[in-house]
Amino acid sequence: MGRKPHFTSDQFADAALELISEGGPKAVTIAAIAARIGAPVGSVYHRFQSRERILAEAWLHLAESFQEGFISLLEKDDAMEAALYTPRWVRSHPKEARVLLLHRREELVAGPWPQEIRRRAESLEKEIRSALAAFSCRFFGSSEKQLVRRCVFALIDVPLAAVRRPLEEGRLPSPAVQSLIRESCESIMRRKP
Amino acid sequence: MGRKPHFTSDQFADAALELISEGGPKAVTIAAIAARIGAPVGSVYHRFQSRERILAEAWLHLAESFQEGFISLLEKDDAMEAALYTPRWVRSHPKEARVLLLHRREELVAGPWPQEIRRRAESLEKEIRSALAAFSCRFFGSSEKQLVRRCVFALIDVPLAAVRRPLEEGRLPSPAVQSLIRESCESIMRRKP
DNA sequence: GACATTTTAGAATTAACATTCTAATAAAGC
DNA sequence: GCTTTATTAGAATGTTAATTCTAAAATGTC
Repeated sequence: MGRKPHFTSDQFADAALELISEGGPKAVTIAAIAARIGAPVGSVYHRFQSRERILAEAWLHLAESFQEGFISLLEKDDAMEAALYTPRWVRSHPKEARVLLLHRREELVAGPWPQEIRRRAESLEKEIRSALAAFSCRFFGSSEKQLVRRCVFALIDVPLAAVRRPLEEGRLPSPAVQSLIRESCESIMRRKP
Repeated sequence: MGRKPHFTSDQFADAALELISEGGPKAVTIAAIAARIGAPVGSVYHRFQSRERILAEAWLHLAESFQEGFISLLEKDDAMEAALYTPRWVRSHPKEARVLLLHRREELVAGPWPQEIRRRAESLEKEIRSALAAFSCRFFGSSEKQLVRRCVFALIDVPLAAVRRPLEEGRLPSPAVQSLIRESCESIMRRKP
């Protein structure tokens, strides 16, 4: 019952993703999203409550998918594999990587988050926190704050830093980048005080 | 000749800086700048050609001052001191650090840069590039691309990554952060292939 | 075929801001 | 005091983009 859809939610979401990836948050106007798939602006609002909502859902979707893979490596207790997850993910998801890793969450989703979105974001946050604490416990024998910080630095912050420059310049992280990550990770995770 | 100024360029520039630091680029509206020091919007335009211009000059000013210190350490041939420059600068310039290190240049200054600003930016770029090449030459005995990249990673990217998380959360980088930078730098710069 | 419902279409409305404009003020030189 | 000029003041204008609204089209049901 009802007219047959020409445009799906996913089409709009994908368009939004591409627009961010290509031109940053500023490029994501409702008109631009609609134009990209030849839809009228009204149809965007038929699928999404607001621009905020589109961006929030897009961001969350990416964050969830990125984090899932990372945590499953953490659970295998292989620090090096976890550290190398980021450059690999970037190589396999270049478009998505530019969205997730090149922009701060606040620039994408400014205002107060919609109820349900916030819930999912907090759950994500909790999940990564506990996964890291558990990893630290197994790896270092303790989940003391400083040790967890060390894990965050070696397995998340440094890989991110290594990958950011190529992403900015529209390139993919080279093998040399992986090697730098490897060396850093090794030295940072070696210390077991 | 002429009325005595109530508001100086610097006051507006400082106001803009604080607004970015506190609320990101979106918070920097002409009205907000004016309001912060109790000036009328007209006076902002009496001092600056445009919003772009204010932001571009603020950014450039910070970049120049940050880079100057960094390069002078590079010239002393002390890799470790250069790597530790970033957390120290952040501690001594917290407000400025949030502006310079937390936001991408493109988010602050979007459009085409004013002539003279672009010139200064390009000169900055050239300066850091050549300083790094020279350093690599002295340190590694070569300014081969891969080696310069290694310097950039150890002395810039990693320190930046280490400092970003505290900055995001409104804290200053702790001594623990410095220690992580030290360890990474040591291992990355050790290799002399 | 009339009806209810979903969806397309795109025009109209609104809000936030950058920018421009006009007028009023104050200081310095004559 | 008069003129010139820098500056303050803030109202008026214009633009961009989100959001809302109204109408039309298409599809399944009775």
